[in-house]
Amino acid sequence: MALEIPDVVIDRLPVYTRALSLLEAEGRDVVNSQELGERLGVTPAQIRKDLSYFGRFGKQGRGYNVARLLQELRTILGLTREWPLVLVGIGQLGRAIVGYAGFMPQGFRIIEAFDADPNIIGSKLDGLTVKSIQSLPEVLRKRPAEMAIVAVPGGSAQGVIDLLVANGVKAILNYAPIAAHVPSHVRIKDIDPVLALQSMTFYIKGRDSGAK
Amino acid sequence: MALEIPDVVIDRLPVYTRALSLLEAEGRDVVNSQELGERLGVTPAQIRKDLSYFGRFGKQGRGYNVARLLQELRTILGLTREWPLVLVGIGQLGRAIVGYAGFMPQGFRIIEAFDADPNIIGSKLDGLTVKSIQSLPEVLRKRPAEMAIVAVPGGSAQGVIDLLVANGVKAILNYAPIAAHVPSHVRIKDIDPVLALQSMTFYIKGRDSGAK
DNA sequence: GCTACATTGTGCTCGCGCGCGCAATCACAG
DNA sequence: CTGTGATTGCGCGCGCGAGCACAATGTAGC
Repeated sequence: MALEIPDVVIDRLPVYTRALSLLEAEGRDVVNSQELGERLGVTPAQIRKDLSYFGRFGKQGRGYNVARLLQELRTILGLTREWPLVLVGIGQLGRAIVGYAGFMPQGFRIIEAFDADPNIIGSKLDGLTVKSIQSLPEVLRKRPAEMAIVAVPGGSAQGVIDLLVANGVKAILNYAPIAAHVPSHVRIKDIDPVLALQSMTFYIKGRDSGAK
Repeated sequence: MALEIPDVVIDRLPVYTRALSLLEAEGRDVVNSQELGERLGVTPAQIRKDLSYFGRFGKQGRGYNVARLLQELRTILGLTREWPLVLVGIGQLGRAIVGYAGFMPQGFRIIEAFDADPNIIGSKLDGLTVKSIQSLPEVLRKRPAEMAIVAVPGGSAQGVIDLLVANGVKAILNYAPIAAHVPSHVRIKDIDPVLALQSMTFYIKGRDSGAK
């Protein structure tokens, strides 16, 4: 039972959660792996296999109870509590992140915002006062957070990440365009729209660049 | 030669490109797979294998010429030209995307912005005039774009994506929190910070909920 | 309560991507 | 021009994740 669960499986669980929330909002009581798979573009077998890592949540002949499965997945992922976040980097991107309405409903609340620019420190946005990055250790000591969002320029990102890790942060959502190094007990996920665009061009570019 | 190249390989090439740009900016002439791998957190063998899909770019005993390899990768990915983009959805997120300074240096230029809200249509930002989503087919006919960014609410995202596909868009960067359906000739990449956060909580949550 | 049916849970196979290990190859020294 | 050392390019094996196929099991109808 204490089976090793592949990371890819964990990555899919939030996707299932999102789809189930939608189904619940539509008033659906049950759903089978077939329909869920069609909605998400994965095979039914994949969904059943993934869920079987954690238990038996379905009923043969009927499918899965939407509310029940949703609750189970939230428990597995640790989404039954609220997660405080700190945000570092209050440039244009950082401000958009603070204002993003999608975090709160899912239990992610930004409780502190930091920046290095004296012109930005002290300013208020959305009820938060931007604090100096210098004060981060002290602030985190008083009000710990295990998760952080990094939205600073590439050049200062590794330093910021080291600082966060040194102060107890265990999971980082990194918007900076670097491949950051973190200790193995720290989770990091990168979001870089440029990389996403640059890989798609490969598939849609015509055969103009002849050299082959 | 017309070997089947795995998608994961293509996804890594932009990462290599980014690292090589940095090395070039540092004034480095050559780099070996060992050092490149350490910087990026991948094995040297992986890098050499990935590159070998496309040719022989290194010199035994020395490594890779930074400028040469960078140029080769850009050619492979189709990054030697400029890519016009259209953006749909000019909410807070959309405005942040328009203002993001990271696209232009990489050759991605947002040439049109669309929204459905009459209060937003007609407003200007960063030299762009927001146009009605209704006018999208006509605008794209005059000024085609193969790539698009979708930053609309989840409820209207699939409709917007269908519209884009119907008007010639071949690659979509999707910020909406849905699993969109597209024809097989269309590439789509999703960016959803909430999903990223929700998968990381699994690893850092304490053993309060029994599952293991 | 019994039968027919639908759908799950899972053992198993297959394919693929990752990385090892080495021969091939290049730079450079003398 | 030959020898030495370093690094690439790549054949090969291994491990793992994806999906098939079927037995197990619950539902619904009568």
